[in-house]
Amino acid sequence: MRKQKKGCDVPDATILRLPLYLEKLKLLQAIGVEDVSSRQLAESLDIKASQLRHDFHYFGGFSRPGRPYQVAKLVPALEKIIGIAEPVHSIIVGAGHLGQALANYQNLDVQGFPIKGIFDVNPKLIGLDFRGAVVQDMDEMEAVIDKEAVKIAILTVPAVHAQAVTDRLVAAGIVGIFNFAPMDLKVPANVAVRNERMAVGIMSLSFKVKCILQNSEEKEEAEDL
Amino acid sequence: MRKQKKGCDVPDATILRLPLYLEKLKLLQAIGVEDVSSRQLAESLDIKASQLRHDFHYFGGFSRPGRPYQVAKLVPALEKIIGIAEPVHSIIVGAGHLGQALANYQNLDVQGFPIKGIFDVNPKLIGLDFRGAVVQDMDEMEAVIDKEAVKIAILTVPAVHAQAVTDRLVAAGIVGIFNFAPMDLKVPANVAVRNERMAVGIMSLSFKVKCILQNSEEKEEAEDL
DNA sequence: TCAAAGCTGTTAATTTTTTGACAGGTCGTG
DNA sequence: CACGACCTGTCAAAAAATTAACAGCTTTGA
Ligand SMILES: NC(=O)c1ccc[n+]([C@@H]2O[C@H](COP(=O)([O-])OP(=O)(O)OC[C@H]3O[C@@H](n4cnc5c(N)ncnc54)[C@H](O)[C@@H]3O)[C@@H](O)[C@H]2O)c1
Ligand SMILES: NC(=O)c1ccc[n+]([C@@H]2O[C@H](COP(=O)([O-])OP(=O)(O)OC[C@H]3O[C@@H](n4cnc5c(N)ncnc54)[C@H](O)[C@@H]3O)[C@@H](O)[C@H]2O)c1
Repeated sequence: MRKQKKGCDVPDATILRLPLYLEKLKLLQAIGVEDVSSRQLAESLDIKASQLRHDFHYFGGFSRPGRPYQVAKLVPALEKIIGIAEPVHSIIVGAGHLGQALANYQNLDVQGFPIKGIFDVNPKLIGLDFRGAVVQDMDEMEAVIDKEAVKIAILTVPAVHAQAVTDRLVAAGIVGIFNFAPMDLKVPANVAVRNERMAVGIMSLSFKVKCILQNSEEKEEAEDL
Repeated sequence: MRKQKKGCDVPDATILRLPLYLEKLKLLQAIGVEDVSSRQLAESLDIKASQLRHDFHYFGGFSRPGRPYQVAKLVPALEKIIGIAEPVHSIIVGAGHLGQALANYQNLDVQGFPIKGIFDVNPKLIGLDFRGAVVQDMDEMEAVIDKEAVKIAILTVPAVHAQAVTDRLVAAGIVGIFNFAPMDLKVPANVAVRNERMAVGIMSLSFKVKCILQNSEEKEEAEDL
């Protein structure tokens, strides 16, 4: 037996590019483009064509030899690879500011992650309706996960409660956690976690801003000579 | 003259780890820890100590020879490197669901990014107060950027308007854009952009979820023999 | 006072990722 | 039909990132 199922032993860097390919391809599809070459697609994403082909090479033949990719074939192929050929049932845990914003974000649905429930401990929030999904008490969570075969939980509770909620999610059979709380979650090996750390994003931006400002100061000094 | 100011020619991968180091160090500081070795710090972040030292090596001596790092020295050093030694004045453009969530997110302030203004075109939103910052009309934006020396804009407008708003921000002297709209912004070379793409995050999670599910199916089959 | 145990900064080795190169296939056109 | 312009899949080369190794310092305890 292989250690990893086919198509799962892929570098992270490649996995992070797949959604970008898919997004761009859907855009092309929407405006009626039928064929696209690796060079065209790569250039529109500001990467090298050889990298795109290399990425696709992990998953095998997308095109007839000598011919460009067919958008209509590539889109479902990528969706299958990413795991969104079928909708991936999801829930939001924590109906605070961020949880509500996400509940209103219809792109999640469109992109294959329908929200099957929103949960919170705050009684004042229970019953609120966000685009069809009603906030429910945490007591209902396990039942909904089970009944709706929920695979992914979007975690938007305060950091102090994140681990406790995670333990419940894992026990209930959740397979993936999209974690917005600024802390590391402990989970067993058969559960995937993706941390979305805003602090990392804005601080890496800040680093670049600092460098830009330093450089422009330097340039001004040079001009003052 | 050097092509890049000291401490700016650093790999992206390293830059993305700096905020994690800082966060962990602040935590240690809060509980009174004075010294920390590269191994302790690295292990708590699930990376190799040699990588941490290698990262720090881009910026030069943080410790007296033979002695562990001093938390009280390292925290301000990292803040300076990241560019948040002084507060980095910021604004939010787009006071919709996500913009409001961010306006309420006090961590931004705490971490060195005070919100000096929130802007929107929707008259119904103007005047709303979020933790002291009031939503203003877009007409006021340039004046506030100028008056408050705003460096970073957090962009939470619909994708179709993102480029137009960006052009205004750039013209007004913004140096960094934290972009939540799912599209690529065109900016001159002396403006930094950081895209926060939720789709990339949740889809890369989905990929891993798919692999976990496939593996567990496979295992079940093996057990059924 | 000396050895052992820790520690960092630095460089070298290793691994991973990106990029380049090209064999072979397709297509449209003259 | 032959040619040039494209195309992909594949593998090799180059570049970049991670990891290991170690010199040289500090402290502790016998
Ligand atoms: N607001 C943002 O823009 C933002 C951005 C990045 C990260 N975050 C992180 O996301 C999380 C939520 O942020 P927020 O601004 O929405 O906070 P919030 O306080 O507005 O919302 C948190 C919600 O979680 C609920 N909650 C608390 N304990 C719970 C539990 N045990 N089970 C279920 N629900 C529980 C609360 O009732 C509340 O409604 C925090 O960890 C925060 O650090 C927020
Ligand atoms: N809601 C989410 O959870 C979420 C998550 C990730 C990314 N995003 C992205 O963030 C952006 C905002 O999402 P949202 O859910 O807050 O949408 P929203 O519609 O709730 O808010 C958008 C706001 O932008 C304002 N606006 C429109 N045009 C403007 C302009 N030219 N100048 C200034 N303001 C303008 C609107 O009045 C509105 O208040 C979108 O691009 C969305 O794709 C949202």
